[in-house]
Amino acid sequence: MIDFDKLDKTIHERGRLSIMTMLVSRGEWKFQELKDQLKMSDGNLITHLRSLQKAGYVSTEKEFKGRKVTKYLLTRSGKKAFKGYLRLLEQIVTQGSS
Amino acid sequence: MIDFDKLDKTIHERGRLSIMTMLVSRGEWKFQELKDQLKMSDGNLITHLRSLQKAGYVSTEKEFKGRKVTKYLLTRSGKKAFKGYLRLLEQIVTQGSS
DNA sequence: TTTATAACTTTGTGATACAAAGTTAATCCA
DNA sequence: TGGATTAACTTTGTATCACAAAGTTATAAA
Repeated sequence: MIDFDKLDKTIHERGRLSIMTMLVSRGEWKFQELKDQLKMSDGNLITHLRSLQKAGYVSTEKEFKGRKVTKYLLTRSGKKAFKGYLRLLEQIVTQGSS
Repeated sequence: MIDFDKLDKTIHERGRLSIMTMLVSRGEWKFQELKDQLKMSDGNLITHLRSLQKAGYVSTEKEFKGRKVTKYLLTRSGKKAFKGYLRLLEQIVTQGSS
């Protein structure tokens, strides 16, 4: 039996799941890029990013070349947590396809 | 890019996801069996089951042999929706593992 | 006919997703 | 230099919803 208690709620929520999926597929994303791709309001996006930062999954790099730019990336712990989350998804897929 | 708008919120929530995963792995489950396995309060469990019924994903069969017993099972539409949901999970796993 | 149990319903609370509008600080340009 | 513009926020409000706990109903065993 799959242990659904282990499902990481911080990652599982749709908005944050889409962010994490983007961050794992490419090293860095600018705030504006995430916003464009995910079509979230900036208030909503930054709230989710804050949650992920608070969980220790995401960090930032700031630049001031021309415009102010903030880049977001996964921490080591974020990568690890996401890997664990994916393992649980795999279990669900496997069980659901058998 | 994965289309996260297509992620079925009715299925994605942890409690209902665990229910759907159980129902797809075996035809029928009694209310009590679900409750024991998932360790939910009966109020919470039945609310989730109601949501799934309301979405047309789950149906019931009632018996009155000895005790009153209600069995829950997936509808055709529920199976289809869950399959679609699993396809999206697969995309996430694939993208996250590449 | 009392007791126990299954399957609910009701009620209340706390969390949170999301939008919209406001804020701050930095650059660009007339 | 100062007004406009933009990025990246913060604040506020609302609506939804997960969940627990307690109450309800109907059936059946004792």
